[in-house]
Amino acid sequence: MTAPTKPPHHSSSAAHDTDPGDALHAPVIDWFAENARDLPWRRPEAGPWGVMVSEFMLQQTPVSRVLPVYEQWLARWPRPADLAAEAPGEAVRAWGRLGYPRRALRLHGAAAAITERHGGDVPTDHAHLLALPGIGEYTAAAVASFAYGQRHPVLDTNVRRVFARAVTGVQYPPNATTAAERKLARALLPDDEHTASRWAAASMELGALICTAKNEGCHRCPIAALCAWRLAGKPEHDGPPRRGQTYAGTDRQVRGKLLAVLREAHVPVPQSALDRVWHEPVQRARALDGLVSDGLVEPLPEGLYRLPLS
DNA sequence: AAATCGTGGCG
DNA sequence: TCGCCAAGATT
Repeated sequence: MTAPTKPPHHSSSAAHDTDPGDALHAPVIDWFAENARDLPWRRPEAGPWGVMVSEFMLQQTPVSRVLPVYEQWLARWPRPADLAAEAPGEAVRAWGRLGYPRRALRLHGAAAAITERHGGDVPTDHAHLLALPGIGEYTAAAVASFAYGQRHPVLDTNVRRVFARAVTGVQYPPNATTAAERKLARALLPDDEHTASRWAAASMELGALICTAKNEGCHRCPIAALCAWRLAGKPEHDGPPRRGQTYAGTDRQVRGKLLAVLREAHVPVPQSALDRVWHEPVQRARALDGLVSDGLVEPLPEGLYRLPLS
């Protein structure tokens, strides 16, 4: 913590009695002021609901693919109550090919909960946000910070990578978020609420645009001069291999093909139409069962299927 | 707590 | 071609 007698003009004399984030905040926030992307959910007219919708869509999905769907979604359902009034299957259909369609179902469920429990307004309270379906620690903090200007550590994959490099001095953060990372994020959070929310957005943007996984942006980085990883000579990641994702041949791929058929269909689809998407009957049946138990598909009598009406 | 859950772009 | 990657949540 800051020594009470620290002379204000001798900050370089004793780094240990200075807030560890002080040297990072200003350059990153200033960089953000100049380089932030003009994204629709950052515009004032987006409102808390726009921010929330964007956060759901951006979970594991690139900005470029979210943009068109976001625009359609907000035009069709400008308020939570508008979405809540629709069948959940319509949310799944409008989700299109963003991936992880359970997010569409959860966003619909969150809209319903907001309509019922919060008078149709996206809650401002972090705990209330966290209680909504599809909202975890990251999204609750992001909505509270971006939509309402509150002070929360916003620890997404971009911020974790920035911290891993700039502060910890390693190439990549751990596979799963650790207590040490949360502690660091709290320690680096500016005291002032407004500064904290700017810091959250700015550190995320830095990870998204400059300090990327592939890492080709150090020459444009506002904190390159004090980046622990760069100063250490940018050592390659060692230790266990980073968790990869498999997809080809998995149930996920089959689920995707099944749901694609149902999204396109506006009348119930017979089993035979679904059978055509995958040759192997056991895996095909398992995938369809999974979709049904997830609530993404509604089975009807006589072997018909459709997106859920309720 | 490790596994699961989509999709497409890029080198 | 194929592995890596992209604003996580849930169980």
